[in-house]
Amino acid sequence: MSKPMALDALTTIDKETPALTLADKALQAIQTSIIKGELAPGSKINEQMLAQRYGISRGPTREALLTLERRRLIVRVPHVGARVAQLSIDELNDLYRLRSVLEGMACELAAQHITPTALIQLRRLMDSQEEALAQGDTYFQQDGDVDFHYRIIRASGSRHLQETLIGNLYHLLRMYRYQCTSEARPTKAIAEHRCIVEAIADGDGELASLLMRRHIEQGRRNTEKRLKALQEE
Amino acid sequence: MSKPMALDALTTIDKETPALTLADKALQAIQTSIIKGELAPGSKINEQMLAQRYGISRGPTREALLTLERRRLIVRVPHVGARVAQLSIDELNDLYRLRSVLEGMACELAAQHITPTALIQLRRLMDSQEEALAQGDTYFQQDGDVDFHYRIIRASGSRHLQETLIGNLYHLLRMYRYQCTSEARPTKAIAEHRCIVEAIADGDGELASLLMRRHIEQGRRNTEKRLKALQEE
DNA sequence: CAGCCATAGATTGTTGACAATTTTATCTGT
DNA sequence: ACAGATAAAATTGTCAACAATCTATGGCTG
Repeated sequence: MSKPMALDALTTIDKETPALTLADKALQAIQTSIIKGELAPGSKINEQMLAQRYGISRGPTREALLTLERRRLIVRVPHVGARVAQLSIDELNDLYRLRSVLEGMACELAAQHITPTALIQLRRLMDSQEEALAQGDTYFQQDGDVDFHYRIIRASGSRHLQETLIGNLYHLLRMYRYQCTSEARPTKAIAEHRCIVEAIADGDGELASLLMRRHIEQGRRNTEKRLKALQEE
Repeated sequence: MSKPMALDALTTIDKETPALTLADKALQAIQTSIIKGELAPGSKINEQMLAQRYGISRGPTREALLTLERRRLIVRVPHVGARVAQLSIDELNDLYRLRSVLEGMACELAAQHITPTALIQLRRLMDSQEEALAQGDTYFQQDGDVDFHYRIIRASGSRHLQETLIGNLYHLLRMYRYQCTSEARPTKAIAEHRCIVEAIADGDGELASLLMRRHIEQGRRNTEKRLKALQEE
């Protein structure tokens, strides 16, 4: 999942694997382009151009756009067209406020429901991240963090919480994070992750939730600062 | 919005008003059929049949189904097809747990952000509902309740909270509520609504949130009981 | 008779063309 | 030169046919 990958693989469609539908592949490709900013925020999206770019027809392309609309990565207006979502400080704060509440909830549920296996895997992830950090490997930083949060959310055992966070909110979040990326504060962040995991392991949902909300607040400040700098140019 | 309406108007498409797209109208029609149970939970959905039923082609129909999938009213499997979502006690509880947290959050935000105008309208809604209740008019009960919750959520001023609750969660919720409808407990419910509104008016988000979460828990119990009865037949 | 394979039917996925609408460019009059 | 109306171009919405995939039926083999 978070393996190294030729960048082209993310923005190109291979027509070979027929397990997935063309619409799914187009979705992946377009979404990645948007999150990375290759399709600039606010820029217009042309269905035909996109379809041509990926060598498919407009049908699957439209389906992909529909999904991107639900993920708030684009804004569609009937009979007019679609634009890539704009980034704004207000929305960033709104997004993080909701995220904070939901991931806090995820922690409380995870503290009650997590399985021994999931806990072991979570700890193993911590170890490997600390190791990677010690070796100065900053490449997987971003993905590693996302991985951590995903696992906690899944450990909550709540299908709807999962769908809401991972299926809806996180796509837009990743866009903000990718485009307003700082070199982060990996040492601190990973230490905080470790604390949260241990609180969950202790079954102390209240503490885990508190720590998670603070951890996320740190991330918000970081991203907000970057976005402000970006917008003042 | 919550006006009386010929039932047919909900399940039929008029091709006249070209402001909306066919996909939108199909979405409305199919969604209503599902929520009402005219399309039974678990039953298979045939694209061609649906398209024919509404006199449109499969294109817009597919788009509608895509949206219904995101709203969790149907489950789609690539190359296989779509089925109407099944109702289960576990999911009901999961759904309400999330709803409870989110609407609690909405109350806290509303207590801080609500505008005088919105507050006036909210109180007016309470008045009209109490009046309708006094006259024994039980017809708008369900819609009235939904109206109340929508207004609080909108008063929160959080776009993402709004989208998550109204745009995603509430559709499925309405399905549960419609199909597991009890004669409700209108007197109590409306009294509870009134208390929540006053807490918000006082700027006491903490109290409003608490009251709301309890109010929702009552609703959950009610629906759960009905669903259990329904499933034991 | 049970279980597996092959074929036929039905359903979904995809395509390219057409219709409806919006956007852009052009023209006219003041 | 500018504002508004008109026509042309571009873009989205819709359709019907075709291709790919799944499901069901029937026959075959053990």
